[in-house]
Formats: sequence, C-alpha cells, structure tokens
Amino acid sequence: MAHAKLADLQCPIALPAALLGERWTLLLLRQVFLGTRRFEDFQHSMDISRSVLTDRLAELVDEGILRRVAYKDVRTRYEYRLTDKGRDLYPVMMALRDWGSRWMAPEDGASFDLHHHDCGGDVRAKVECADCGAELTARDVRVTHRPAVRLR
Amino acid sequence: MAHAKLADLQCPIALPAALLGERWTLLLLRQVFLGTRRFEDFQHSMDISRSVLTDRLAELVDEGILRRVAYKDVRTRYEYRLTDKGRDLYPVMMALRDWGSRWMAPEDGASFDLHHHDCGGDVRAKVECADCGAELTARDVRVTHRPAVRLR
DNA sequence: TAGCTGGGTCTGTTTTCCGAACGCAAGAGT
DNA sequence: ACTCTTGCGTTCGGAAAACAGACCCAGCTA
Repeated sequence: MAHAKLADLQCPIALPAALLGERWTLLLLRQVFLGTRRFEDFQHSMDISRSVLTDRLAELVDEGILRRVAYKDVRTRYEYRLTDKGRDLYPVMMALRDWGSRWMAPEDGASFDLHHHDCGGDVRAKVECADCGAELTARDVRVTHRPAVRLR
Repeated sequence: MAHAKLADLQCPIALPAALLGERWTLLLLRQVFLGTRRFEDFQHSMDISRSVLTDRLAELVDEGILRRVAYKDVRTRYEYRLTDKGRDLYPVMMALRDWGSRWMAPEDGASFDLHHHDCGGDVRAKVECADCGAELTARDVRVTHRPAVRLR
C-alpha cells in the first residue's frame, strides 16, 4: 500500500481514502469511468509510467474494484473493467466532478457534459437525509462516535 | 504537486483528483471535517510525519481549501479551518464514506454515525438528475465531450 | 525473415516520504 | 534566574516510490 500505515484507522472514510489517495489511483478510475479498459490506452491517456500502471491496476484488481476480462486480439489479452464494487464509486467521481467544475474549472473550457439518458437533465451529486430527503451540508449533520468492539 | 504532471489534463475530475490523490490529503481532510484544526492534533491523530504535514497543510492553504486563523495560546498560533471551497468538498467525503461503509467496513465496527440535525435521519450521498430528480448510476448517464477552446 | 503490436518486466536515476533531532519563543514552576 | 513545557515548525540522512526508457515475448502480417 504505502510507506506508512495510512489505513490503520478503522474508519469508513480513512480506509477508502488511503486506497484512493494514492498517486494515480483516482486518475485511473476517472479513465475507467470514461471507458478506458486496456493497458496501452491507460498508458497513453494518462502518461503514467508503465511500471506504476502495472502496480496500480494490480492493486485495484485485488481490492476487487477492477477485474481482468480476457479478450482476443492477436493473442489473448486482458482488459480491466469495473466490478460492482468499482461501479459503486460513481458517486465519489461525480462529487469530485461537481466540485472540480465549481472550483477548479479548467482554463481552456475543455470538459465533458453528463446528461441523464432518459430526460437529458444535468447530473449532480448531493448529500441528503435518507429520512426527510432534505439536501444537507456539513452544518446540518451531527456526528456521533461509535466506539470499537474491542477485538484484540 | 508531484513527480509528473498529473493535472495537465484540463478536466474537472482530473484536476481535483490530482490534488486529492496525494498521499495524506484525503486523510487530512477527513480530520478537518471531523473537527481537527491544529497542527499537533493532526500529527497525533494521523501519525503523519511533521514535515509532510507542514507541506500538505500549506498546499491546502494555497489551494484555498483551508485558511489559517490566528488564535492565542501562549503566543500567537494558527489553526486550519475550511474555507467555503473546502467545505464544499463535503459531498466528496460523504460519497467516500458511503462507499467505505458498504465495501470496506472496518472489521472492529469502529465508526461514527451521521445524522441530520433536524430530523435525526441517516445521511447519504447520491447522484441525481437535476431535472427530473431520479437517482442515477453510471449506466443512466450519457457522456458528451466538449472540446477545448484553443488557447495556445 | 523482418517488423509490428499489446502488455508487460527490468534497471538505474530522481522524487518524495520518513523518523528523529533540533530551534524557538513565551509562560509556568521552583 | 534558571530550567521545563508547549505548539509549531525546519532540517537532516536514509528508505521507499515513481520515473523514463530499454528490453522481452508471442503470434501475426508483409
């Protein structure tokens, strides 16, 4: 994983944060969500070094976020596709995109648009209350710590 | 920023991904959202090296995500607080948390609960259509590339 | 038979991260 | 008057990643 034990913290934010907070991992996932699947394509679209790419792909595979699927080119090769677990990262990517558009909009305006397939509407990430449905910000939320069940 | 030019890609996902995808940055933000504000507290709660912590804090400050606010202890010190831009990362953190709870739940059950301050309901991140309000997954979304306005 | 292709691996160099030690300024304790 | 403590850094040499680029392999195609 990394030099240190980023993820010793048993916490549902810290665990994914340690995984996704590795250099290239988020970028790699962005590519995946945009449809990239093959080694060569990742390498060109991101200009990442081959050895690191090999590493990151392997990591995502054994985290169960990507899976290798055989395909036949000239001989058998593998492509990398999202598992359910991986696909479920969609809200994270969308939240990232919303924030990026609002606060770090690329200077040259290059981007892509996302629309609801059915109605054509814009796509956005939001935080809401599962009960009353209200849209929430950090200020509307109360945090309660739930102590660990001692295991060791 | 990093060895390479992760963020050459002018893209509203790639830009934030390059920033947040640095070691410790996401963890640091998690702490901030949980209320940590001071150097010493970050250092202990995350077990990060002091030099890297200094770095990351400075980076977040000049990205405009955190700001230094003076306080008086024994002499004047600074704490690190979220700006509006920073606070607006809340959906990203919540999306991360949702995913973490679902797919990487800590073994010992340690965690924290989040509830809507007003009604006590659970908090969740979701992706929806801004027009029709439907909840969306990657499959419901169409991607359209919008080419760059040539600048150079 | 030589060359191309996709997907890696290997190697030596550059960056970054690390822990530990040090600096420093103003109280507080003695 | 002195040492101690606190909070927040900075500075070091060594360890771990990331880097670019060369190399490899197998089966096709020219």
